[in-house]
Amino acid sequence: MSNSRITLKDLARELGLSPSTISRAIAGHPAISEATKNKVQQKAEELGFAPNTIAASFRKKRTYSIGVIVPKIEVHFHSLVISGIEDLAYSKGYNVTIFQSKDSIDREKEIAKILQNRLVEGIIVCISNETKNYSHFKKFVKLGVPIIFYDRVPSDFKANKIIIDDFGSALRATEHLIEQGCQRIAHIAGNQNTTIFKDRFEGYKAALQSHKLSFDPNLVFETKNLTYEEGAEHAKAMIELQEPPDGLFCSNDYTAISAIQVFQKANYKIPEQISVVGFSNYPISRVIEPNLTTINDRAFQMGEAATKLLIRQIEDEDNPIDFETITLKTNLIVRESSKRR
Amino acid sequence: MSNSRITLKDLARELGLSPSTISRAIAGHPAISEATKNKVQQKAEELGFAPNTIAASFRKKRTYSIGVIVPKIEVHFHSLVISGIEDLAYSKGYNVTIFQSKDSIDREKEIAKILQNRLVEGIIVCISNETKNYSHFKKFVKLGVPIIFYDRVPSDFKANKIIIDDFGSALRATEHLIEQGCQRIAHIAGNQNTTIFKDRFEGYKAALQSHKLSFDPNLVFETKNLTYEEGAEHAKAMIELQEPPDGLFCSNDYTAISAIQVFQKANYKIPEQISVVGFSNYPISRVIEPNLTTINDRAFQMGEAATKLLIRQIEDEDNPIDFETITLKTNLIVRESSKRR
DNA sequence: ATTATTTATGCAAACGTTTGCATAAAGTTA
DNA sequence: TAACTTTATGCAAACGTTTGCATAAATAAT
Repeated sequence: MSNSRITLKDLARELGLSPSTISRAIAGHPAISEATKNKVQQKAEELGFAPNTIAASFRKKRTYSIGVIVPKIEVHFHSLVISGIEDLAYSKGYNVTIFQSKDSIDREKEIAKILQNRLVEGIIVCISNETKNYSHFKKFVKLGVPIIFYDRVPSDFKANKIIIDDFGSALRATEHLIEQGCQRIAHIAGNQNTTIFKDRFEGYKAALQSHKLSFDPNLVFETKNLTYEEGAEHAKAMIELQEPPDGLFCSNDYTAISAIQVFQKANYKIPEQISVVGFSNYPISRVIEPNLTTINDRAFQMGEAATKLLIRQIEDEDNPIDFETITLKTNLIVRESSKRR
Repeated sequence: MSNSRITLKDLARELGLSPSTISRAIAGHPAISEATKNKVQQKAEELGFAPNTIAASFRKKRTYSIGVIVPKIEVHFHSLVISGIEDLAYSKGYNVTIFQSKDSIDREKEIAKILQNRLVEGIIVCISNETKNYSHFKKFVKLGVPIIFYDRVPSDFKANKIIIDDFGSALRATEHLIEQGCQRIAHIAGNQNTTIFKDRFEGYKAALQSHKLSFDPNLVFETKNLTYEEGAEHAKAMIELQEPPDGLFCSNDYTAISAIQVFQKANYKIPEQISVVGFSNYPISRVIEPNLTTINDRAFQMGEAATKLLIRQIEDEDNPIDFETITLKTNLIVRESSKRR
């Protein structure tokens, strides 16, 4: 690599001090005089000294590093979570390394391995769509590395978890459509192998049931990845039904937005003929016409809460006995896409 | 940290071999017998051995790690670049750590410091909006750490750079509008302190000039961050003009999309009354009605090209004498938002 | 001036893994 | 069987920084 990297020893030689004094001076240790500290600081800057964190981490057996694994960095929800994590972690002296699994368990396993070998002090994970088996995360437990799951969490894994109430949020969203007078409500669902999307489907069904609206399986459209394309495709199928729906609850904003485009192109009035509710409050939900009603799922706060818990776990050296699942409150943001009354 | 982490020495003790043999066996060294390799592999798995990459990196003075600094991970362009980087880097045995500056030079400096101290082997950077001074990157040069800039690149910094032809792309986009019969073309520009957005503005102007259309400063709207909100605000101002434009070229797809929403809400027909062209081919450009004409800026290929160059620089131990600036070709994707003829 | 206390620094070992060189053991050839 | 060659492993040192303990030097108290 570099033959010109300045070490503590170089500084020590230049100043006629020992490396241990240099180390303590740079760390601001009380046992070193202010005069020496200033002298060291100056020479360090003069020579362009960059401390070798690898060597220090090796000696201290600490990296002050948190690993974050998200399914896709591009998704607004996850990028907000990351922001929440970063802001709190940096303020507590930890740095954050971000990885994306791209919803592939193979990638997730690879990332887990990298993080284990790099001695991160804890990890925050939203598991991939494909993840059914958690042995790659169990290794962190074995190594004494704290792990926090958020959003998509494994049910049979003892760890702290931060979630939102997917069931209750979907219930609220669907009830809102019912309150607006919708009688035939369709649902664009996420992959039913993923718990959070299953819960949203259950909440949708529960709302229908509790308001004595009949459940019609022909009004439910499952997607693989909740993409724009899938939303458009299902919206087309919906309006071809003998009796099209007058309301639509979508498991994310992407599918809601593309459904709206399809409906409008087919000359359906939104919300007069079909009311639409999305999920996750993506920035674009405030832009498209009509502005989209959606569930605000508190991504930033989720990141903060996960980080707070993780840092507590890192600095509390005992193995935790109890784990908690924190459920954050969501709220429905009502905009024009669903407002009939 | 963990008192239960298995080391090479533990394996050595268990197998009655030396740590150096264990190390060589795990690394698949030819001097170690297959029998010994298998025995070591088995015991390593049995005991849940995770190698200490920190210790190895320290000894080897190599991290096999590439640092990536982007302005915002959420922006589709950058997340595509990251994908291009990740795919190639992983296949070459490097891992990638991602950081976002959030368009803050202070954050960027902090990240640079972290990366320097962590002995990354190279970095790929898209500089923040605020970056005018490059001393924090010059330190990488001094330390012999290769640096590649992409997209937003400093003009007075000797390094390899990967860019697109912003001028030529904007020229092409504006010409397309002219070919479609537009006579009064507006432009939503990015922050003019950022070279790429300045170049796009220049390309817009050059197209007008070469087709003998007069340049009207009232048809140019500068934004700070090219957000949806800014796009909407400027679109409103545009249609309040005494003589509204009949064409619009936007420096990104977000502002193009929000302008379209505003125009449609005000009952303007797209593209009949106002034709719109965006930039960057965000996924949503294929979704909104009408589908958006846009410049495809080859983000994934940009990531790949940067990584290829970087790895070459890392593995070629001589200090490079010549630097190149690679310019990737963009193409115009014509969709309904601009198609009059 | 002497003794006691405080301040400031240095020595040496540790951290887990890797690698050059040495050498013991095993296999092959004369 | 002896000599030569090849295979397989071990020893020891290195990597840059940190930290417990020791001690020299400076300062304060008697």
